This record gives sequence, C-alpha cells and structure tokens, in this order.
Amino acid sequence: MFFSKTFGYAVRATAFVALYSENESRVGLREISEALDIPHHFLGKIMQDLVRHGVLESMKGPHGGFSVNERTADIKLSEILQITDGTLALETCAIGVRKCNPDRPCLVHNDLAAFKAVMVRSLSTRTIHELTIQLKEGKSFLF
Amino acid sequence: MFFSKTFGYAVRATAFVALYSENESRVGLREISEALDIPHHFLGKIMQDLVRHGVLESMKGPHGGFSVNERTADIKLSEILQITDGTLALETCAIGVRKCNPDRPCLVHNDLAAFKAVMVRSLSTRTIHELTIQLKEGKSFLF
DNA sequence: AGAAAAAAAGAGTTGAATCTCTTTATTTCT
DNA sequence: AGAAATAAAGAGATTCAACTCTTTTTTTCT
Repeated sequence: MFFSKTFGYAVRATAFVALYSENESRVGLREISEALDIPHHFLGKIMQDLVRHGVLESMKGPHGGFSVNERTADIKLSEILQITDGTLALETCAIGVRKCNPDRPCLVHNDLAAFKAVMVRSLSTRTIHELTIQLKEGKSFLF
Repeated sequence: MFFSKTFGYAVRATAFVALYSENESRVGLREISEALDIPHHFLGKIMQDLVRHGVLESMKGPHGGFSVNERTADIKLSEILQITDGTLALETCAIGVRKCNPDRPCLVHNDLAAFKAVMVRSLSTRTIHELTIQLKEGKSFLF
C-alpha cells in the first residue's frame, strides 16, 4: 500500500478525537485504541507525535487524554502523512525504473501518474473538518 | 507502494528476455541483472520462480540462460503479480478500517475504489506481448 | 573424462515497520 | 502529602521484504 499503517491509525485517531472531544471532555488513549482496534502502546507513540506537531492537545493525569486545538479542524491529510510517513510512496517508480519520468515513462507510468495526481490533490485538500462531517452524516466510517 | 519490488523486477526481467531472446539465443542472469540494475542473486530467485510457473524457460551450462516459451507473450501482468505478490495490495482498506466496503466506506474508500478498478483492469489485460511492442516503439522504457 | 559456465538451491544478513513491555513524568483528587 | 490515573518515554521483540553469500546441479566444450 502507498501509506503506512501508522498513517491510517493517525488519521482515524485524529478524526475520532475530533468527533468525541468537542466539548471540554478529553478522550483517553485506551478509549481510542479500543474503539478503533489499534494496539494501544503503538498508538501512544503515534499520538505523541501528533501532539508534538500540534495536530492535537494532550493532558496527563486523571481525566487526561487527547483533545482538539484551534488548528485541528483545518489539518489536511497531507500534513498527517508528512508527520507519519515523511513523503507519499508514489514518488518513486512503481516497477523500479530508475530514470522513469513523463518523457521516458516505464511500462505502467501513465496509469499511475493519473492516479497520483488525484491522490495528491485529495490529500492536500481534505481536512479533518471534512472528515468529521462525512462521519456525522453517516457517509463514511471509522471502524 | 501497492506492488513489491519483486514484482517490478519480475516484469522488467520478463520483458527483457522477451525482447532479447527472440531467436534461438538465451539471455544470461548476469546480463539481465546488469542491464536492469537488479541484484543478481536476488533476481536469480525470482527467475527460478518465473520458470517454475511456466512464464519463461531456462537452461543451465555454457550458453545457458533464459528464453521465452510459447506462453510467454500472452502472460498477463496479473499472472506475474500472482506469482510474486500473491495478491494485489489494494484488497485491504488503505487506512485499516476492518469493515470497510462499498456500502460502508472508509474516509478514502471512494477515491481508491475508482483507481483500483482501473489498476485491476490494466493488470488483467496487459500482456508481455503488449509491453514488448511499447518498448520496441520507444513508447516506454525498461531502465 | 574433466574443466568451465551457468542456473538452482540453501542459508544467512539487514533494515524498517509494526507491535509489546516496562518505567517515568505529570496531573488530579482525596 | 499521597494515591491513582494517565500520557510520555525508552527499550526491546517480531516480522517480512530485500538482499548477500556459498554450495550444488546441470550442461557444454575441449
């Protein structure tokens, strides 16, 4: 696949927090990991990273957990991808042709180039806010 | 990426053999691995597998090497993918939503479903013969 | 027959992603 | 102040794809 599992976990967890921490309440790591069926220690590392990069807020201690901040709603999927994966795996040629480029395409280049454009656009325009709307309307699902 | 490196190596090597073994001559492992810049021991394993599955023929000894057989030209990319990867990595949900399906799509399901259809179709219709034509016409490149 | 060439086979190494376990730091509540 | 809850941090363990190295088998050629 062209994104890591970590990316999927990060997107789903962020959307989950955005849905369930809207008032003052926070969402605990355990709650997220159980709802989304993600190994909780592993998710812990991912959440740390998201907090470090300002995607979410966290608090330790009783009633601690994760919550949104003023930026969260406007975070784009591409920002999360950058945090978890560094770069989109579609950058390199799918079948390993070193000099593959639009003027010198590999055997599957054109099929992929069209898709890549769609994917890059989608990642760089979709925000967490949009995802939560889809979820609230029952148009897409987190688990 | 959604295919393994092994798949890319296998497709490129098969196309290379199809191009350069048309008369009675065979193509050696070393020649393939050097032309396509693929680690040769690793390629050896892949070639074995292709021969075992009837995609290519091989001969040991002096003047040995790999050559096409009567099936080679009609082999589809999906057959090679089956041999190297077992299955297309697009089968499972890209962000790990377990119950993801068309009636209950995850956040990126629809973007991906369209692409997957194109990709599956392309893999299951393109043959080695078509690839060699593209290569001969200079419309695509192997390295 | 024997040497050389080449693929086949087997076994080991590496690195990265994923996952697990343990300890530490912070916050809240009594 | 002390206990409990919770995230943060650190340090493995596991798995798998990708790669490397060595030995064996088969074939050809002199």
